[in-house]
Amino acid sequence: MIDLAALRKDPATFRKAWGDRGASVDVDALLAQDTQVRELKTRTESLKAELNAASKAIGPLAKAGGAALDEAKAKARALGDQAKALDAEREAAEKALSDALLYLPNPCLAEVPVGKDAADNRVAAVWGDEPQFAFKPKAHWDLAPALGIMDFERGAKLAGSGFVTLRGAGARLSRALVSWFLDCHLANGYTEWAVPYLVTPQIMQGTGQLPKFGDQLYRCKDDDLLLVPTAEVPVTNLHAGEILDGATLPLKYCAHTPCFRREAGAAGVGTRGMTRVHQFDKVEMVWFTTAERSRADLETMRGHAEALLKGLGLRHRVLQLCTGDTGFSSACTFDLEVWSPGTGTWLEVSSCSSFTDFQSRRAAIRARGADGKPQLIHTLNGSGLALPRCLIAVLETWQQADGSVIVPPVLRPYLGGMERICK
RNA sequence: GGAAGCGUGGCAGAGUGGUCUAAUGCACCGGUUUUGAAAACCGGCGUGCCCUAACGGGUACCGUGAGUUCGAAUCUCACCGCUUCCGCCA
Repeated sequence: MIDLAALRKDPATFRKAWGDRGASVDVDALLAQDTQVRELKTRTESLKAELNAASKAIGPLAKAGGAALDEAKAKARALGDQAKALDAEREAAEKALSDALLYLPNPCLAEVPVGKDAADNRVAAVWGDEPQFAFKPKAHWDLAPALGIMDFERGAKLAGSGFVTLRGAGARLSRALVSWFLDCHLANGYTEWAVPYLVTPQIMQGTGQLPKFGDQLYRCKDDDLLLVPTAEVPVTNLHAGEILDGATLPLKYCAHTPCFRREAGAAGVGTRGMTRVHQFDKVEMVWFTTAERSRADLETMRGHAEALLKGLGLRHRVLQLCTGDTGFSSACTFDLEVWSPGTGTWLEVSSCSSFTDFQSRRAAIRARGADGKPQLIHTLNGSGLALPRCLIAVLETWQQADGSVIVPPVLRPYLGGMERICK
């Protein structure tokens, strides 16, 4: 959520920022709504002040009774009715305004390149040369089933298309990646959390998934709970409604969770094999930091994600997303894309973003600074990393002519020393 | 799933219809005293929003929501959470 007071003060900046994002926002209507709400608030509150004074005056009269008491009560009742009516009006206006605010995206940082869509994203860095093979490298959807470590048909049998099963060394390799990722984060000072995979609608609103993107979420209707699309949701909301001790910032958390996404409308686009599925595992990094250091912290966090790809020996690149491609809640995003030799494409395995105070305002996450006053903090998060596409890249990059796959050295301790996955 | 009890400020804990902007204690901050510290004493000490150039004023919040009343932490109802017991169960 944006800062309404800031919008009031400098509407031009917001107008431009939303325009750059391709969002059409009627700023004048918002400002008019805001003025109306504040006016109603002032009137309602002064009426309530009158009512409170009138009620207070009844106390001493109550014992005596008589006409004076009845008269005072009647007067207070009339005031009360008036206040109630006005308050209802105020509440409706306030709700309309706050509902509108929930649909407005976070303005991007000034440094974010202006652009329309993914085609305008800027390649910030490329790591590693394109791996060379003495044979034609296979795509994972051929390679992995042949090794008996991935089974698409059985996944579809259980839950429909978009669900995959891993078998034997495939399942174990996936678990190894998760463990190694988490251990790397712990070494970097992160605190690991295990969190619920189902959350309430209010929690989804805190990080920005609701109300606008509900069609992408799986919902348990009987219980009014939703399956998390990313650990960002439960982990960021761990501190919802809290006032943290500023001296403890930045807090660096990580968590491994499955992620559930309906991918409504994405059918057919890059969905072959395991590249886009409804359920996948991911390790997520989440930071709670200050406005002063959030931008620098984003670099640090992105470095942590990149180090994982380097450790696995996977060619990858870093994209700075343009305004038009930056996610709703984010002010600045870097995507990490890993090279898939089997398909000759880049696959997104991480998205590292600064949400500035957009999420903390929605979720009411504050910290007490040196001056003792509570202030909204900044939240960051980044994948570190998403499993399926890492698995794809590992298999395709480390595949051998005979169809076997060399296990990257860093993962071997997690696989009982296994050096090669064979049929 | 059933029953009972309980949800008050950072913590502990009073308050059961009117001066509650919530007693008291602890913690915390400032000051006095002290060579320094402790102790003692004095003062301060929640959050959001609205009005104001500012000083300041107002309003809301005692798990959440609704209700009764001129007036609710206090009464009523629903919901949520915690604790204990029972049932079921990885």
